[in-house]
Amino acid sequence: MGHTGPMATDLPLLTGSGPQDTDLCCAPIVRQAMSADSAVTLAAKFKAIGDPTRLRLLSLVAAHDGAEACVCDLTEPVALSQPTVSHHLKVLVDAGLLTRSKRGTWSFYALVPGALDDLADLLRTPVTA
Amino acid sequence: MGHTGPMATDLPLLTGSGPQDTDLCCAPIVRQAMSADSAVTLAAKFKAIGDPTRLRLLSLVAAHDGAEACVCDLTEPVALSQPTVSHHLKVLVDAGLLTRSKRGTWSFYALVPGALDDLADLLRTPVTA
DNA sequence: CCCATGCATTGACATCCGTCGATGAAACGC
DNA sequence: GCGTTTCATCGACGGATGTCAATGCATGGG
Repeated sequence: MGHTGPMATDLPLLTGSGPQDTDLCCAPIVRQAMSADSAVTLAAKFKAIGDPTRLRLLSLVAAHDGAEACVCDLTEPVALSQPTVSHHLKVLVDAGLLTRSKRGTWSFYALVPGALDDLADLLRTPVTA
Repeated sequence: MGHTGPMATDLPLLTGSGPQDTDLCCAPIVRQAMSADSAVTLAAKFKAIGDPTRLRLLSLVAAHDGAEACVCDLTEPVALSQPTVSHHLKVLVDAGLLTRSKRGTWSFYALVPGALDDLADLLRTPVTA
């Protein structure tokens, strides 16, 4: 390994795709180098909330009455067209952050319980670090 | 307000840019509808970690010896070119998640203390919700 | 029955983003 | 001084992304 770095530590850096069971429940990012697979999975969720509109939609849905809202309640606050809002909501649903329940003519979106908290746990630095 | 939605709740949804002091310290997303400004600021940080490579770099830096790493330590694990790694590291620095300290020929990157925890706090659902 | 409402989907377009090779600058060893 | 190493920056390219107007599909009311 022609690597003349300052400190050749030779840690097991998991460059490949190790079997490592890093699901979405208990693998703090800063604790150990994460595998490429779990990085893709996790990044997809962060990318979903990495857009101002989607972050706002998430907040609007959570703060709405009954912790749910239909598309018609959201287009005006974010000042975007209905197709655009529907698109963003679909991204959030696909990311596992929102649920969609159709009642009558309306589609109601609500937070997936614990989804954001799971992400928060992964970001948090372990106290023993 | 020609809005015949199912439940006209008329919450103060903050569509404009209210003065609201939603800094990066104490404003849970799901507690109250966030302003457009804070959404942009916050989304920028989440977008920074919304990429598999950057998420991995963050983890690699944190898990490295001394909680810091130079570019030469990171190119091999992520299997990307040096310019690409430098680019991603710059994005993370600009997002306020990494620090760069140049010592000799090497640039050492380290986690900004508490930066990830601050993001985690914003994602967490208040217990009283 | 027909029309109005709410919403998802499609297609299109401009922009952004991740990636690389090439280049240049700073620092170190000889 | 000169070559080597480390790294940032630049320019370019293909693919992804956010946005909209137009369309289609349900659902519900008259």
